[in-house]
Amino acid sequence: MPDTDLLRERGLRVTAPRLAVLDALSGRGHLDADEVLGHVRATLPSVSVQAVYDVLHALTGAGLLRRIEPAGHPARYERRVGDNHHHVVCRGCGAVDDVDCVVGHAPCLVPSSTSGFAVESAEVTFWGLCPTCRQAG
Amino acid sequence: MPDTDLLRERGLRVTAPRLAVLDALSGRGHLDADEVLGHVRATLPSVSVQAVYDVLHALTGAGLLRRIEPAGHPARYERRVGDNHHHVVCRGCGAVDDVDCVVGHAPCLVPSSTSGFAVESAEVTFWGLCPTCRQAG
DNA sequence: GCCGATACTTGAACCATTCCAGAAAACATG
DNA sequence: CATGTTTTCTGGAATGGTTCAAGTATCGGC
Repeated sequence: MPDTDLLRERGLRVTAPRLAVLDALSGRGHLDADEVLGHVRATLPSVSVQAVYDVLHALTGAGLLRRIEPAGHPARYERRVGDNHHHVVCRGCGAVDDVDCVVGHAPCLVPSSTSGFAVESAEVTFWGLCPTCRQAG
Repeated sequence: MPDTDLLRERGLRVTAPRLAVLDALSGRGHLDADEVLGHVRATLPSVSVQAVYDVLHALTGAGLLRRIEPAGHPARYERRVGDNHHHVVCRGCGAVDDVDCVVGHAPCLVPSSTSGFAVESAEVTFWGLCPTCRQAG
């Protein structure tokens, strides 16, 4: 479905900055706000920092983007939504990649005792070193 | 083991602020830097904000504290280390509680495909509502 | 094409955290 | 216990990612 229709479907107005943000994240996944801004400005040089934050917020709220916040790194955004996949984060450079599914020990995904919390979701983040940082030592 | 010995064992100097931070986190778990500062100043009123951050860093680096960084909330610290347990975070107030890990050692989960990353640990965070926030609606 | 609601621009503020330089304290040594 | 070296603490300023506020431009139903 074209991005234009995706936006309308969620009751969001179609604007150039929104289309540009969606385009910036297409196929490139896991960009932070600053990187998104860079891509957007390649075609729309006058877009403001806040516009990008507003758009990222709106699209995330509408379920068109997913926000990832790895500890110690700025938030990143991706278009892959709705499938609850997981992520590997490089503890060197903060690079993020997708992990389709998790193997083994299901009990770890169902909390044993919830201390009265009403648990809604489980988030799994793997930490390690990306190929580049591994070589750099 | 007394905190004094714990510090020396890791080659860390024994100072009043460090003992106070360890004491503040004893049995109270999951405090953020500001809360730690509050407890520390109850006995050492002149301790600076930066001293608390320095101490939290030093103790975390030495493996005496574990740092938790729930997305969208300031970092929290706890004394329970070395057992790879997980956490439930309240998406209302940010309160954190422990969730025991069935496996016990890291990583308790393994990604299906690692995209060339050398994975070292898996972090599981459960999101939900704490009893208080649940009542508040 | 007009009008009201929504989105964008500019500019300033925010907060957790870090950086810096200098003063103070810890502890190995004599 | 006096000394010197090294680490840690104080105080103040700065940082960076993100958000708030007020006004202007744009979208899209009528």
